[in-house]
Amino acid sequence: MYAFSDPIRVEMIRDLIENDRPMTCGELNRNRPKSSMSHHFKTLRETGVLETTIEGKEHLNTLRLNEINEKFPSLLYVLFEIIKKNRVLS
Amino acid sequence: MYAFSDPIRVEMIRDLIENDRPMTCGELNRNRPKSSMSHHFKTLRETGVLETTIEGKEHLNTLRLNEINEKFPSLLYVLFEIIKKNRVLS
DNA sequence: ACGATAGTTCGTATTTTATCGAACTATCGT
DNA sequence: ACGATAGTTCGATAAAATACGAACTATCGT
Repeated sequence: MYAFSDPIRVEMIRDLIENDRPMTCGELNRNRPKSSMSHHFKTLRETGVLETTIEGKEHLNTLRLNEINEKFPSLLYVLFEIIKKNRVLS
Repeated sequence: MYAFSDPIRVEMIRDLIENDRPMTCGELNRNRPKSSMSHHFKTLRETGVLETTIEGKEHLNTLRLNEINEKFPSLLYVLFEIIKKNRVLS
């Protein structure tokens, strides 16, 4: 839950849901220094929201849909519905 | 979302969902000083999660189900399902 | 009117998060 | 081998949230 309490992280998750594909850290960047973004990636990884695989010099980030759905059934579906309506989460 | 990121607040919300009735601040108390609890009540009110009506010398707290469902469709339902399974949220 | 009870508000201390520059690792293309 | 690119880690600082005692408001019962 705490992972979803920061506006930047929610935007990152939104991008991942909307694009529905693994995305690099650069793609998910939010006009902030790399070290700041990296902190959020770390948080999302540690809370089990993201999975990161290294592909050459890029890091591909994927939402861990199955794991999240197991822990929080349909939470992501709910978030997706909310996001579609362009509502602000945090 | 931020309202759900504190473990104490999640417990309070869980109690309200499980009991399904207005509850006083005293009933929702978590072995913490009144001033600490009052802070959490304020947060929950300001984020629109709770509604408080004064009934004599007690304050009755109610979950704003309709408003929450309007903003976050079925989020509470999802939370309820999670809570029923005794999973930890935060 | 008084004491007890239910909560809030205020001010401050503590803890937790976030921010970000600088130095670092690793990979790619040439 | 070298420079550029993609990210991470570290360390320090700033910002935000939590914690809580003390003083306060309001209501209740006697």
